[in-house]
Amino acid sequence: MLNLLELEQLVAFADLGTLSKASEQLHISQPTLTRTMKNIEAAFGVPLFVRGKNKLQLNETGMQAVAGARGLLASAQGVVQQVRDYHAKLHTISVESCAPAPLWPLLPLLSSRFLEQTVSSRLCEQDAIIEDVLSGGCEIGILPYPVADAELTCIPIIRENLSVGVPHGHALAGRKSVTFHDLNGFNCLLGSQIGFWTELCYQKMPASKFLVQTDEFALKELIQESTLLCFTTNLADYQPDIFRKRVAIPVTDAEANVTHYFICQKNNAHYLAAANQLKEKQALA
Amino acid sequence: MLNLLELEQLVAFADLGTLSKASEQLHISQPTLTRTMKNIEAAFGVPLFVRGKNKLQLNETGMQAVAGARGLLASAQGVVQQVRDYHAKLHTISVESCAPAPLWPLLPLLSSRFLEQTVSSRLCEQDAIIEDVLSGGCEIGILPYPVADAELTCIPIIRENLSVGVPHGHALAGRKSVTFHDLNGFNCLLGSQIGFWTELCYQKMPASKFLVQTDEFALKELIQESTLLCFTTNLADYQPDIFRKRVAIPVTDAEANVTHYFICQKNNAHYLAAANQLKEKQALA
DNA sequence: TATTATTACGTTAGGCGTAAAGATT
DNA sequence: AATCTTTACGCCTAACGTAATAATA
Repeated sequence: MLNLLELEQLVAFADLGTLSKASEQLHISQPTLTRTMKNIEAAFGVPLFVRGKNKLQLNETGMQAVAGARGLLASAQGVVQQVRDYHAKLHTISVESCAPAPLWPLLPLLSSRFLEQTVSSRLCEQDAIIEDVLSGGCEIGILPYPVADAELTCIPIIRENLSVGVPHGHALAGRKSVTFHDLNGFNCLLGSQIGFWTELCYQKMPASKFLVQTDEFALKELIQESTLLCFTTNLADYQPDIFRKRVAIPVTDAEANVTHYFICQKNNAHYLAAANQLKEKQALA
Repeated sequence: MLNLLELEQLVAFADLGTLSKASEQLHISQPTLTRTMKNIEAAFGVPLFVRGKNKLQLNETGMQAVAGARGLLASAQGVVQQVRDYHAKLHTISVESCAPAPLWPLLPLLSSRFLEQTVSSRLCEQDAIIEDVLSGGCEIGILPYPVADAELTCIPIIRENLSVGVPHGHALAGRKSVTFHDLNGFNCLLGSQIGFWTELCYQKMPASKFLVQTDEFALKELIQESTLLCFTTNLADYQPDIFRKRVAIPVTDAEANVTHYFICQKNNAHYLAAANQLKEKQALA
């Protein structure tokens, strides 16, 4: 019977041209390779080499065998990867969210409730989230609006209210509340990982420029050093160092005050416990 | 690394449900299987089983692994078969002929000229022959007419003249020659392996019935015992036992006297030597 | 002379089976 | 009691490397 380890040696020989080169690449002795090649020939049952006195070469059939061996080795590797991925998928709860804030309280709850599972999360477009939850691409989705679908369970879990961070000397600094209309035209700092808020800002403040900062540390620096507007939410931990020089003013537009909804497939209802726990803590109906 | 022999054991376990049943099917001991399963788990790097005290079961990941293993084993077998087929193809000269007679002198010539090759032959439809020679499905074709194709070499090799075998008492027994028109209406015996002659008979003698005999021995019996017409050609070895009670009368129609042509791909021209040898022996221009 | 494949040979690691233990039905 | 998995243990094969051979460029 064919042996993948031996086929690997055959491929190495085919790649390097001589047994000796293959032997040093594979860290085995030349006689071992001589034997292996005979074994492989025996396994295939047909001659694969033309043997000179001190030259070993693949014949035409041998090249076919090498091609087959390459495919087989690739398949084997693929199967291993596939099984590992399957195992990983079985043991991870994948969460896709429209925004980062709901994840902050949710992920710890999931981790503590499903100790044997790994929790992974990423930000996604809203349509993609629904699609992935339905297709099984992820287990849990977080959306800023409810979804009605026969396949899905959907419950509200948390409210998020947007505020704008205004430097003390700023024209808007004295306001008790603002609207996007008020903010439109002022330039803003944005984090790159803020989900659907990005698009909302571009939409609601078409006259503003946005400086999108990928690095979190650099963003904090800019917030402290610049006078550009920045945003925060009720769900963010209070950060005295950042807001020493700023005041947070609520944004009153409906779009800036959302209820996040938890969705999962109905047959994954066991995840709901964590969602309900969060919902009750937030006292949401 | 994965090991096909071990994977086979995994599949056997999956099929039979217990290690002990698998062990007796595979003619190995149970402890060996226990070890093998651990090896496989180690190779995949993820747990594949749920282990009860005296129960071993595949978990969900394990079933994936089994599916992968089945595929891999099938692929491996496929690769071996493919390589063997390739080797066989390299070492066989495949001849497709429109009729059996030209093969009788040709095949021995090919065999003696290409000692390391096996010669295989079969009867085919004329269109299929050209197609197969062009596509490489066979190396050599024999046709009752010449073919002009840029890819093909084509030379005449042998003439075949049809005669009809008539019982001595038969109405046609005294004739020096006959035409299909004369024969039409008389019922005939035919061998099943006579290539294009079959169709020609049906076409030229629409009023006749044909008794097609597969078994060669039975055909000879019928020729001796019945008074049905039968056919022979100049290329057949003289068979005194068969024609003791019959007389062979030439069929003069053009279609009954053909020149067979040898075709092969131009880059397979080495086969031509055998064809030329035959052609010269037959003194064909 | 340097490189390469192959053969011969001795050693050893590891693979297999037997036997036994532990557990379940 | 019968069946099954797992562990322990000892034998023995067969796989590997070293060394030697032969042949080539």
